[in-house]
Amino acid sequence: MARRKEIEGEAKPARQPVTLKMVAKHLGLSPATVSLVLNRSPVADSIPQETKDRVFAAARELNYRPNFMARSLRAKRSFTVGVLVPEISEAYATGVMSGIEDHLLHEGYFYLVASHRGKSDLLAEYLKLFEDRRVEGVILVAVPIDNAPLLPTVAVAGHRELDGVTNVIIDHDHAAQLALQHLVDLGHERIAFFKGQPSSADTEDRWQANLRVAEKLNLEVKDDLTLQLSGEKGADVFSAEEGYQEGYAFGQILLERCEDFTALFAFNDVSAIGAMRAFLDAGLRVPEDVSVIGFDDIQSAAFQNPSLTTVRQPLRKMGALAGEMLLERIASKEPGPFLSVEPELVVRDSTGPPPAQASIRRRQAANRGQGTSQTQDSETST
Amino acid sequence: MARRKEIEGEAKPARQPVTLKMVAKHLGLSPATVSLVLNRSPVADSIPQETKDRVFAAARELNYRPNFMARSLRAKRSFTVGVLVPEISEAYATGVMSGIEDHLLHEGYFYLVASHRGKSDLLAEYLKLFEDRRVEGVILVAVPIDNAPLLPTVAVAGHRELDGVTNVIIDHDHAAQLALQHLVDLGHERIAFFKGQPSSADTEDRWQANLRVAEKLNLEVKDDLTLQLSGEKGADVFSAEEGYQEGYAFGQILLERCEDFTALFAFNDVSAIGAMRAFLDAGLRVPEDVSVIGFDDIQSAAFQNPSLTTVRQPLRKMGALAGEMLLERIASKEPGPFLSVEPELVVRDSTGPPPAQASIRRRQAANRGQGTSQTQDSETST
DNA sequence: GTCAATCCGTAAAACGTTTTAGCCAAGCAC
DNA sequence: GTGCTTGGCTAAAACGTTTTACGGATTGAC
Repeated sequence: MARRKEIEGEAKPARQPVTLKMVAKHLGLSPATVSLVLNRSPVADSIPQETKDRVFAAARELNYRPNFMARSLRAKRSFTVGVLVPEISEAYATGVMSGIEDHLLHEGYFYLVASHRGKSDLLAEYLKLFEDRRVEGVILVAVPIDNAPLLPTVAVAGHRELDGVTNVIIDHDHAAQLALQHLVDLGHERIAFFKGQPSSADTEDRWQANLRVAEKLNLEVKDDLTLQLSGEKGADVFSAEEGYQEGYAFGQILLERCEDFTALFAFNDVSAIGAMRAFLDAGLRVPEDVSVIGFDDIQSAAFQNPSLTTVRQPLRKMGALAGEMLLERIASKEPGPFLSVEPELVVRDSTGPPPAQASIRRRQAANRGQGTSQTQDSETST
Repeated sequence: MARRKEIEGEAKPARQPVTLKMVAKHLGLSPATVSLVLNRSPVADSIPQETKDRVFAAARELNYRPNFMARSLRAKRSFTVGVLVPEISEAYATGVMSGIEDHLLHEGYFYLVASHRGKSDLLAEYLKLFEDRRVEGVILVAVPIDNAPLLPTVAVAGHRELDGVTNVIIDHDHAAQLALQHLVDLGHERIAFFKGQPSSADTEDRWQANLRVAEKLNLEVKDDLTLQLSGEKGADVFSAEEGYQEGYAFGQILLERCEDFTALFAFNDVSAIGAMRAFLDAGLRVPEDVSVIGFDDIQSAAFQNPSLTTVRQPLRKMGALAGEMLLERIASKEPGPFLSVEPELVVRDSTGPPPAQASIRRRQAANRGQGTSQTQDSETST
């Protein structure tokens, strides 16, 4: 029986991690010395190089790996941060996380993730759990929050200004400039807009930027050509499909209004794609009859036919920056309350010069091969 | 000066977490007792309810939260698992992670994530870092690995069978059955296939399943109608755009070969979308002239025109299952080496009955409005 | 009055580090 | 020979838990 047990005991490699104490005993030194040497503490300066070499050699030879928990307990550092997102399977969040990872892992940190899925009680609970786990800071990605947590915090696309939290945001003015200048350069003058959902963090900033830039470019922003996405059904749950549907519906509405716009600047790619489809279905050509420009550069933007011109958000860079700012905060250098990042215009096939003919109806009819001009142009200017 | 310092010291709320010892002192009890009561240890059975109540009350009142690191150190449990993925911004990985999160957080676990980005040295390093952090297990999502780690491991879409790792995979036979039966029900008989990249974990299994089911349904799988994706350029980096391009090119190749296939079953959605675009560009209608069916159900599948019929992988469920299996392994119940999960057919607008006319060329010509039939049908059976 | 059992707890070790304070020996000045 | 410095290291506390083994009252049996 005893023998059998021994054999079993030997069967498994007896995963017994080697501790600092074991290394010390093996060397005939004290744990203190080994620790000081291994950590390159200035206190170890007086220790002769030869001894140090022995320590390093032994550590390597025995494959010593410090116990993370013991170290954390003693040093009160977890080298861990918490990342809170609305839903981890959403592309926006993961694009940012990709950047967060870039910076943090490189600096010896790991991160915990949690998705609050739109429930504010979950949000609060996860923040508490993060604290319990002694994370050194948190990054909020598109998470609305009322008051800053006690921990060092960085928000990406957060909508409120909070004391002690750094916000990483996209340069909305630049984005608007890129998109509208592109359209103006092509010759467009009458441009329709989709404004974002009220629930979205970026909506208001981006819209104000659009207005500022439009004014600068002498573009008129007409109420009739401005539609605000609702995102009613999902409220907090980001449903791409829903955005697409609403874009489609809004595309149809724009056509019904009989305004002779020649381009659309949508709030995001999904609504742009939806609207583009509505235009195509209505017999218009993109970009010959109407140009469409989106925002975000989601993966499917490139798969569209025509492929979608859009303003790309450098999500990964935003994440990397968020990581960097958070580590600064943890080191208690206080970075500023804002940090903005530059968007990039991705010109594809959904934008082109405006059509020669003025009226949408006429273009539509022309493409149908029906010469019938309904001449309803009188309704245009409301 | 001293005064100023005091004031500053008081300015911050002096975040001093309350410890077990403090609770004990406050109660006039020993830390041991408090610990036993709070952890509902059977040893505390003999302690009168009244005392227990006092303990609970005090813990709540002082807002006692156990120090995670101390607890971990002592109990040698981290309640943390590691998740390794190729790239966190890829939809496949995050779909699965969403499910992992569902299960793990619910059980009091958190997870660390790392993306190896196709570098095998990073992969090995991250696994080591996970071990250093004392994760209790790891989940590999679409990560190729040669030999099982020492830790409890579950692989999602891993391609090798390894001792001691549970594999969560999709039921490829069922998937093939769903897709091919759908096409057969519609009346298709000549079906083209895209086979996956050699580097992909699922390629071989899925292909064998296709062959099995095709035979069962009396479908001929013709070499001329079978193309294998290469994914050459990116090798390990999953680039969706590249898959799309290759799908487009393969679509054109299929047309050039002059086989009169009536449907295409692609390996994944991106290649399906690319091929579909090639067909449309070549003057064919989808699904009237040729039906296309994808695999995965990526977000943009629904945004296509026509929207894409596809076999959906229940990524979230796969993740949840992986989490569940991992916890079982950690509790050293050994679950089986395989666990399969059912796919779902999502019928959209890219599939329909086959056309009456046999020849692709004829259909193409007909749609162009040119009656010219080139009659090159003689090359069909090779 | 003694012995055992029961009740209600506590002491103390242990987990594996890090770090402060200090010890001992050797060298040097005087 | 005394005192001071320096070099090379170590003892021990501390981090905040968990858990095993035990200890002092009280009770009951006899």
